[in-house]
This record gives sequence, structure tokens and C-alpha cells, in this order.
Amino acid sequence: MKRKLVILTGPTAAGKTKLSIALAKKINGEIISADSMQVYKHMDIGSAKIRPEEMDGVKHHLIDILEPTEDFNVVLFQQYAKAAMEEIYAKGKTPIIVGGTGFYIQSVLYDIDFTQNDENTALREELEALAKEKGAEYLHAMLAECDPESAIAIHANNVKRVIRAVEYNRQTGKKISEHNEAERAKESAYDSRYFVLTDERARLYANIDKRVDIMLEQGLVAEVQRLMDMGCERDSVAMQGLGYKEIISYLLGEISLDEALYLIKRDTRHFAKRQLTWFRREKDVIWVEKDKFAYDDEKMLQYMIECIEK
RNA sequence: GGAUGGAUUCCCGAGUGGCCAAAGGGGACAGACUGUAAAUCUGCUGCAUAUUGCUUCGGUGGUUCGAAUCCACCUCCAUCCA
Repeated sequence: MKRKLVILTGPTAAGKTKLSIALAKKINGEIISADSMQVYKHMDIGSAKIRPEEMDGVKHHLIDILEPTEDFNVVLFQQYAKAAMEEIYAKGKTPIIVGGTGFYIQSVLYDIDFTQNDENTALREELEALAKEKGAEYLHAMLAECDPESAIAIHANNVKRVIRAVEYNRQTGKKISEHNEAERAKESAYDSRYFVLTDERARLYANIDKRVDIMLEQGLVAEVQRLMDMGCERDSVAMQGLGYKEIISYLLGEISLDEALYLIKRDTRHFAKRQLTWFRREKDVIWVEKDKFAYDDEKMLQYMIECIEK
């Protein structure tokens, strides 16, 4: 008997946070954040993190668990999320994964096996250096040698993924293409309800623009300044977040504040599009289109609860 | 009123007689993604009854086998002189 798992995701600025609280209260759930930036402390404004008072007594997991100087990735997410879920199930409650990072959700939902090879940074650095020196094509040719299928599937310019594929082969002696294929065939490990909250594209984009302006008013620049003062490196995982990298660029005098804002808005729109592409590809998703519910949260909740109880 | 420069496909911008439906960039749109995923990467962008046909480069007319490219006039914009 599979255990119940509720997922509430959707593109950025769709309104997941607000709806998630109401949902958690109705179904006696606890929330696990699937967000690659909200795990970090001191990154509140730019990550649009939920404020404690907004939680309204609903317990949240995986928020504020790391310093911005620490690295985070899917594997860690999966570990933490699974641990949190056990804790929630033990209490007889339902876990609700809320957040926009589709890859993270997938890692838990399909219990993807990230073979536990040690983090071999030396090898990765070696490959990165090689790519820089001899070019992306060279590395891609290396991949073609050890894993032709991956070489076909991964574009040579996508250096990060080429490196990972080569790295995987070097560490395990196997092909990542075969691994991926096997993982893809997996069925959901849970009795899950995968809700994707979304809205008309134009509204979504308008919300994004508005939200960025609000972040600025709330003190985004000061927040980023503080992070820099704390010693956050600009190429750290945390500082790759939307809103952070652009403001760093502004604070370093590379671009104007207006340019930074333009870039944040544009790139956040691009991000929302990518999220939508991801969710379209996921199977068994339940779309919750706000315009079809006349923007009535109660109606959306009611619909979601019906789906959950089925 | 005069002089000069300019008007190009959603935007910026290249193109100065045929190889131009028109470089490049941006935006929009679509897609990939299995240890950095708020990352990284790819495709596409005049219309159609689609290996061809049609309409397009401010407007009208002209030169030419052939014009976004040359000429005339007109409209608008910019700068300068009155």
C-alpha cells in the first residue's frame, strides 16, 4: 500500500504559498518546501520565502536549514525530504511538497536513485578544466567514446551535463544513459496527487514583474549586500538564485539598478516558462488553472480535496 | 524657410542593384533536463494549398531583365542654420 503524498507546485509567482497553507490545514498536513533557494537562511526577500507568521501554525520543513555559503543539490534535497516525510507519516499526517523545483519533486516522487558515489570534486574539476582548455567539442567527443547514447542526447554546448555524464561513467563504469532510462521507467513511489497551480501566461508575467518591484521595496539590495558582507561567493550555489546574481552585478558596479531589475524580471519570466515545460512533461499532473476557477481559492481547494480523497 | 542625416520584418539593428523573407542581438514561443536545476542547454520566429508560390524594407511614381538598395516627389523624425 503506497502512502499518500500531495504535491503543490507551479510556476513562480502563481500563488502556491498562500494556497498551500489553506490546503495543509484542511488535510492535516505538513509542508516540505521543494525550493532550491528557500533552504538558505538570510535569503528571504529574493527567494520570496514564506514568513513565519504566514505559516499560521503549519509546520514547514526544508526552509532555513543551510547557510548561504553551503552547497545544496538534488541529492541532499531527496535525503532531507525523505527524512521529513517519515517524520510526518509517523505523526499520522500527510506530507505536502510545495515548491517550484520540478527536478526536486521528481527525485522524491520517483525515488530516483542517485548512486551513492562519493563526491569526487577532483575529477569534476579536472573535466571542467579540460572543457575550458580544449573546448566543449573535445569533451563531447570524450563522451561519445564512453557513452554514445548520451552524446547524442546531450548537446555539446551543454557542458555541465556532458561533464556529469562523463563523470558518471568514470565513477561507476556504467553509462548514464542506461541509468536514466531505467529511472524513467519507474512508477511513482507514492499514492500521489501532483497539483500544478497556474494562471494565464500574461497574468503570470505581470505578477512576476510586480513581485520583483516589491522585492526591491522590501530591501532586496540590502539583503544581497548583507550576504556579500557575510562572505558569500558570487559563484556559490546560493548566489546563482534569481535576483541575487543580478543584484551582485549591480553592487559591483557592472550594471545599473534598472538593468538589474530588467534582467531579474526577464529571467524570472524565462524561468516560469521552463517550469511550465517541465510540468507539461510530467505524467499524471493535475492542472489547477486559476482562471478556470474564477480565482476563487475556496473552489480550488475544494477541487483539490476531492482529488486527494479519491 | 534652408541644410544635412534618417525611416528595414514584434523591438534594436546590419544590409546600398541580383547569392535577401533580408546578418546579428533582444523579446515572444516551443523543447531538453535523473548530483550545481532560480542552474545548464537547444530549436523556432512574414504568409500559404509549402523543395514552390505570394506579400514585405515610410508613401506614391519612375529607371532596370531585376530595387530594401538608384532617381523624383510626398509624409514623418533628428540635428544644425535662419
